[in-house]
Amino acid sequence: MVEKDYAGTLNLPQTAFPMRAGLPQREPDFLAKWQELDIYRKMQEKRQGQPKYILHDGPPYANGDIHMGTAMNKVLKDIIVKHRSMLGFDAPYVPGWDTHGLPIEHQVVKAGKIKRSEVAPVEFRRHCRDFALRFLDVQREQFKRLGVRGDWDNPYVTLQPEFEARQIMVFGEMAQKGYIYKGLKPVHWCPQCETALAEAEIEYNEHRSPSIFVRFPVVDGRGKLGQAADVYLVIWTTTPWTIPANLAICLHPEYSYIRVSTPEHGDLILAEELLGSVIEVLQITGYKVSAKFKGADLEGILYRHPLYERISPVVLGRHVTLEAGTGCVHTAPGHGQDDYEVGLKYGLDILAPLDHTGCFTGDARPFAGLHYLEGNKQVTQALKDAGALLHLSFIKHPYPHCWRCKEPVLFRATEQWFASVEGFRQAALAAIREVQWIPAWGQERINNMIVDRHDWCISRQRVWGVPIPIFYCTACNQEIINKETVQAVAELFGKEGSDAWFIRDAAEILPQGTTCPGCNHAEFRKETDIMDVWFDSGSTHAAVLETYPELRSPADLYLEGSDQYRGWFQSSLLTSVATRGRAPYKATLTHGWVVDGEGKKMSKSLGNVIAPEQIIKQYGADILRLWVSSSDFKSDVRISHDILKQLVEVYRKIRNTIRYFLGNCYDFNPETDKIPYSELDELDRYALHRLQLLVERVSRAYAEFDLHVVFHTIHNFCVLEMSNFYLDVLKDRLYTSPPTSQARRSAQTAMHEILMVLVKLIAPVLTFSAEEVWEYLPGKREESVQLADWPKISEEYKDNVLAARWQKLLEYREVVTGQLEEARKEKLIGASLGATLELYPDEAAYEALAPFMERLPEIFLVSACRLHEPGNVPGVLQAEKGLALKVSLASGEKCLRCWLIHPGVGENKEHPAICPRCCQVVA
RNA sequence: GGGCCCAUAGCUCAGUUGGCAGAGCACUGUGCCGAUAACGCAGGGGUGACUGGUUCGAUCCCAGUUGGGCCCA
Repeated sequence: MVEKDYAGTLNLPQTAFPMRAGLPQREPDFLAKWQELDIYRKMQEKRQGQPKYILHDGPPYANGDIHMGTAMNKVLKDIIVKHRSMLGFDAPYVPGWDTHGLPIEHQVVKAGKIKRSEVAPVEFRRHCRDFALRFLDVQREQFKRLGVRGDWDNPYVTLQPEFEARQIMVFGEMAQKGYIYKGLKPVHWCPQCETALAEAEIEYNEHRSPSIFVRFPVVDGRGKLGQAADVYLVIWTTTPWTIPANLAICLHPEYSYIRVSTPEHGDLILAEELLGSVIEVLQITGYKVSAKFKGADLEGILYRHPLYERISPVVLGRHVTLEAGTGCVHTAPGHGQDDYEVGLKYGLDILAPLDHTGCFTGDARPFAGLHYLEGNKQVTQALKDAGALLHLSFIKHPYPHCWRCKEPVLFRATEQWFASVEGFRQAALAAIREVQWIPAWGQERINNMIVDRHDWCISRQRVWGVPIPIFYCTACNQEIINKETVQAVAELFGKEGSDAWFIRDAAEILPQGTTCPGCNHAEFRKETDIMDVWFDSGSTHAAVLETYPELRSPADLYLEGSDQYRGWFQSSLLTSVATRGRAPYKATLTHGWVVDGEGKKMSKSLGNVIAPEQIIKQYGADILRLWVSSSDFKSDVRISHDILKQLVEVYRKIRNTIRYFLGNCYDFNPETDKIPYSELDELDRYALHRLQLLVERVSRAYAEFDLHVVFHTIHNFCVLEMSNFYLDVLKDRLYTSPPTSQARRSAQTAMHEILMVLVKLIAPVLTFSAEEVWEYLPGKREESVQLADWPKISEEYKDNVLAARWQKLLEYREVVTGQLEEARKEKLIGASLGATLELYPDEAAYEALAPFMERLPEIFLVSACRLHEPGNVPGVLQAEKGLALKVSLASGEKCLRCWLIHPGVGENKEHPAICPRCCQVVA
């Protein structure tokens, strides 16, 4: 007789859902689907009227392709927004871009053709604008490709007229409150080009400079020096022209200073460690160290300027080094960054007696009108004449030069606009305490920063940005900014954009009849500085959150990299506190930085850069998204090809688990075939119980932004609960039972439920794959998984008593699988179905196993199993966890249909190759 | 130099009134061949960065060192 092919009588899994994902090829199809569906708008409509959850997008800078950091940031936002919207929140996501600023100016210049000095500001700005908008488009496509859902057609852009208008109003409000003032601050200045230079516009080249040692006579030792006559502080500098601007001498508080008596120069004060080198340079022969001090002890001593009748103090600063010089640092707050900082601290004047061409002003009396390089010589000569010059030589050293004209630059204090952080520091600190900082240490970090930070210099001597909306009276030079002028500028920008500032005269901009409150004059000129770009992005809470009808301020969440404590978190906080009296966010969440497999930062020179595009092309965006969810992003996140390969494996496991569910639900219609919970097989009820625990844990993890917990929990569920146990045990029932039997329908009911839940739990992360699964599901459902509701925890499905029984059983299952493996090693059996078990339990094991007596073979995947009464362990057997067992070859023939070995195989004449159970099914 | 943070198996992570270190993946072995470029079972693998201190006892508390990250200087 011909052996029948019983495979055809089984209910084997069937599905068109591909095992291999082919993400790089398939993902674009889903992007097209979402586009077609207009998924963002659909979601907005669906959640209309629900409680809002506002995640406010921090604008990336539109000057290049996205990198892993921006990709991670956007994916995190997307995961959170998608989760919140599935949960039922109205969670709009309006992406934005930061489009002004120096880096774009630079790239426009570097790109060629345009020379800033040769084109009108408006034309240069047009190029900058085109450049920014071009990269905005590039980035928008890249973000979309990552699967990020948002209002891509209506993003906010800092160069939009409406945005600029709002920003002007924020600035105006701050000015109204008296927080905006004009001050002096040193900047790199090119006297040839007559312009300020940014750090990035400086090149360091070799330069020959004079090197002078100068002594400053102490006039008041404040009792700290003992006898103070004929005592001098010795400084060293390579810029003699800054000597007229000397307003202090700075010592390091911790260093040791000495008083050296010399025959030639009187008593000199300098750092102990530099004594040797100074003695050598000055060629001092006989000297004696007569006293020693700590730098901090000398604070407040007064000295006289050798060229002027000016008394100045000794101050302290930690920037003082012992690398060269004397340890006593000549300090001219108008001509150096450190000097400026120290000057602020001690309330020194910011003196910079040089005009924009590099010539001395009247403040430098005898040198007025001299170019500063000529000044070098004259000042040195004057010092010599005054007996203050101890030594002159020349050195070659790196010195900043202008990138354009290649000439040396100088550091010069110029007038700039500042926001007085001091004016609202306490309010800012109070606002910080009202915000939830995640992780919690963020609060301390930003708090420290705000405590320490000095006033915010808002001026930039640039053109690509929002102009500072201030006018000056051409007669008396008084600055004009008030409600009316701000209103006028804002309205103008709202209509024409900030280009109008560069096109129109002050008279055209100002309201008719504006006169100077100081002198009644009616002609004005415009401020030429623009605002720091941080003011742009710092204004989004006003320009975006408060203007888009679907948004509101404060936002629920700002989510950015940890560099933004200094950046956007802070600039937003400052403008918001200054104008609204509170933070613009209820919570901030920070992520760390993307580093390589060794924890090193990515850099071109190290060659360890991985680009998002590369990952998408090779693995797909879902793998990148899975990577984002896999590690704890609150500290730095590593990425490498090995890590990606590992994630591909995890992805496969999840995908295949789901595929198995799909394959076994091919003939299941949830509307008609579902079995009521009370009639479900208890194994299926146990699975549903475990599913509830999964939903609980995963939901909590999403809510608390612990995405790596989501990742591990779902993965473990797929591996441990499903693949290793539930699905393995279920196979027999699914395959061999009659297709519509209660037993099989029960399993399918549970599987379908698990499938539905699982696809939703992964949807925020594996946004493409979840959508793909969604299309293969049986039964009615929303058009997109994104429009589905988040799984609810079903109390009905939770059965702790039942679960406890099964859990106990599972402990003994481990003992059994262990012994089966032993038997396999001894070549006694191959597949576990080839085995039969004799179980010898102790009391506890018996109690655990007995309730499952009938179905132990099913649970252990063996052909037969006999549970003996407790306490009868044959001597040769060893118990583990109170369970001893004997594995032997099952007796009987293997049923060709269900593959169990059964003594009854052969009894049926019509079906001699299958077991009685299968006979019944086939009959 | 300062502020903040990180350091548990090759990888990603668990592990709180401090009490003999866990999971998954990867790896190795093996079974199956009706989830099949899948699935099961088993095994090896950690001086918990390092050095001290507190404690009867520390991965967990304290100090320092080293390496790494962000932001300042």
